[in-house]
Amino acid sequence: MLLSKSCVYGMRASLYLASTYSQEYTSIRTMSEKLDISFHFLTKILQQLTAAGLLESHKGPSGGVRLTKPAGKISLIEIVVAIDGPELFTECVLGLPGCGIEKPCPLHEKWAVTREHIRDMLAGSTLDELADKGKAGNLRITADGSFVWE
Amino acid sequence: MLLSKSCVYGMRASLYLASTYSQEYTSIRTMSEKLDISFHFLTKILQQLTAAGLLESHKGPSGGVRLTKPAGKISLIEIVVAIDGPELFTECVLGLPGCGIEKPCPLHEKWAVTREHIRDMLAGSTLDELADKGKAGNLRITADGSFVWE
DNA sequence: ACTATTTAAGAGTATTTAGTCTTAAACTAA
DNA sequence: TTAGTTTAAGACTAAATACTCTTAAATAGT
Repeated sequence: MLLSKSCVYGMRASLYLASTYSQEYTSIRTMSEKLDISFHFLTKILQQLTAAGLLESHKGPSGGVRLTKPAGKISLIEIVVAIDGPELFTECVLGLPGCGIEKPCPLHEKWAVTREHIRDMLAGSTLDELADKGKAGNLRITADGSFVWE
Repeated sequence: MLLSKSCVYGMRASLYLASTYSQEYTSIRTMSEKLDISFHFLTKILQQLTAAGLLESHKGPSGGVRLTKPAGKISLIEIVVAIDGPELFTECVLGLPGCGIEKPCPLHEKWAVTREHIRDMLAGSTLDELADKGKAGNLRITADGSFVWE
C-alpha cells in the first residue's frame, strides 16, 4: 500500500473541508458520518493535521476544524508528509539505511526518478482542484459512493 | 512504505541468485547469512516465489533454490506481484473499492498515470541488469553494505 | 538402511497499524 | 454558574505484518 489508512482518511476529510468553502468550523462528528469514518479515529488523524498546522480546531458548541489556508494553497503532499512522514520520498525502495549517492543500491537511480514522479503528482494536486473536480463529476470519496458534495 | 519487507527481502535474494549465474541450487542458509536476513523468514518468502514459479527448490544435501528462467527474463514486477500481490497496480490510491472509470475518485486519473510509471519502472528492471550494475559498482544490497558480489 | 542436510509447513510470538472507549478540558449559550 | 457540546489525550483492543521455533518430509552420500 502506498499510503496508510490514516493518511487516506486525512485526505478524504481535507477534501471534504475544501468542498465546503466555509470559513466556519466543521464538526468532526459530521465529517465522520458523511465520510463513513470512525469518529474517534478521524479525530486522532485530524489532530495530526492540526499539529502540522494544516488545520485549526476549536472546542465547544459550533466548534470543529477548518483549513488554515485557502484550499488552493494546500496540496496532497502536505497531508501525506504530515501523517505518513517524509519517508516515502527519502528512503531507499529496498529499505537500506543511508542509501544514497555514495553507496547506492542497484535500484537507487530508477527509484529516485519514480519517487519524484510520485512527489510531483501529489505536490501538483491541490485540495480545491480535487474538490472542484469531485463536485463537478459527483466523484466518489466514500466506499459506497454515498457521499454527496454540497 | 511502497513495498512490504517480505517483498524487499525477496528482491534482494533474487538479485543474489541472479548474480551467481549458477545453474546449481543455492542454499537458503547461505543466502540468509550473506544478505543478513533471518533464515526462517527468508525460507517462507522464497516459498512464495517458488509457489509463483519464479524459483524452483530442491531438498536435501546440495539442495536449495534457483531461478527458473534466465535472470534477463525476470523483472522486479514479477517478484512484487508474487509477494505483495497486484493491489498496488489495481487499487484506488484512496482505497475505495471498485474505483474505476464508471465512478472514480478525484485522484483516479492522476494516480492511474503514476501507477503505470511505477509499473513500468519495475517491469523494465530485470534481475540481470540490476545484478550486473550491482557487481560493476559494488553497490549495496544489505543494510551495512557488507555484501560482496561474486 | 542410516545419517546428515536441506526445504516445507504449521504453530507460536512480537511489533506495528488500525480502531475503540473513556475521561478531561475548552467553549457556548442560557 | 450550569448544562450541553465539542476537541484533546490517553488507555485499551483488534488485526495485520514481521519474525521465530519446532517438526516433518525429501534427498544425497555412506
